[in-house]
Amino acid sequence: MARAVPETHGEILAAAARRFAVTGYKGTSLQDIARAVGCSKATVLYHFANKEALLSELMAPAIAVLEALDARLAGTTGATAQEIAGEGFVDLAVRFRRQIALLRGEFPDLLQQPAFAHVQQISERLIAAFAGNSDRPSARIAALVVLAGIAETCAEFIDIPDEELRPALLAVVRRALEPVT
Amino acid sequence: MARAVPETHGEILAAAARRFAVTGYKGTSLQDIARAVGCSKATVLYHFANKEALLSELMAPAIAVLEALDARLAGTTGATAQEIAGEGFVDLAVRFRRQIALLRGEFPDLLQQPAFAHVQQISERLIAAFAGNSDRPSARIAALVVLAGIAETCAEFIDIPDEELRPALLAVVRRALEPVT
DNA sequence: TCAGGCGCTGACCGATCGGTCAGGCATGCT
DNA sequence: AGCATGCCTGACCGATCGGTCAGCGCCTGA
Repeated sequence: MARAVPETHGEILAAAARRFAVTGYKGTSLQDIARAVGCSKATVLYHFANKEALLSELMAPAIAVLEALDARLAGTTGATAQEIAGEGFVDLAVRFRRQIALLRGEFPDLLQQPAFAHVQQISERLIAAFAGNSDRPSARIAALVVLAGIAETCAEFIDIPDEELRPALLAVVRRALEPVT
Repeated sequence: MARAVPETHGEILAAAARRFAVTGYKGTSLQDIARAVGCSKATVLYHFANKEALLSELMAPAIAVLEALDARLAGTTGATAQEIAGEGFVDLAVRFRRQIALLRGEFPDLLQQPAFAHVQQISERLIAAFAGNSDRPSARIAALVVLAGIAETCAEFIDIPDEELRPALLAVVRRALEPVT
């Protein structure tokens, strides 16, 4: 018989997700998380090697989906790339709102960590896709406005239902992006 | 004759602006700023009562312009409000790119500080204006995407010339906002 | 000439951070 | 019964944070 094992690991993960989404990664201490779970800080570090490992495990599913989107983007150009990137990213951002929220303002720093090794390049390819692979500065500017705007909006509207948020975001994307010439 | 006074105060302010824009407010220590200036941390605190005072003095001009925009917004509705908010905010964001950059991800926290007492309400009125004073969720979502997207984009493109950034942003705004019905 | 103040500094403070470690307690296997 | 192992903890560590303070050298007005 398996020992009636406590679910502390999962509880810590869940509490960390909630706290990170509100106060950010740097802004949340291991003490905060331990308090939310009702255990000691040492227990948190018993279940996770360090704070970074906690973050990695939390972000893994979102990053997997992001990589899948990147794969679907390969070889596309122009309006097709814009459409795939738009639908794909809106979908991802809505589904992983909490994970996006915890990145707020810490994106550049967190990209340095090994767990996010490829994310930097992927986000650059995403911007290029939003720009319809155009080199025009105005297209790239529009792409960044859309990308960053979606992310921030998803992090902000953390409680409204998916089926309300998603179509509204998609409508904005389709209006905002520069048409490919 | 006035004593040949050192310009340390201004140098600290300038260095702080540069450091804050790169590593954020919380992410920049007084030690960092002192090192950039070439003085001691105690000197920084001799010229400024505390870290918050440094931030306040840095943000004051931007907040003044924001308040002026808010005043111009009073009494406007629909497409007029959208146009004034769009032009006004793009202009502000481009001019005060460094100040916007230092707010990245710390906006909610920093709003608590006394120096930003009114900014919360002003930004809510700005969003309402971007939405053309419509209550429809999709209009408010589009408004937030535009507002946050502009801010983030300005913080990101810190080096390209104003005359390239401004028209591109204005074009995105005009495309992206939901037309008033 | 000299007292006073301005600009500045090193040393120090308490708090908090992420992380380590030896050990306690309960459980299951032999 | 006795040992081993898994889960958990309090105490502790060095680093860094924002901030304080006594005092130093130098310039200036009287």
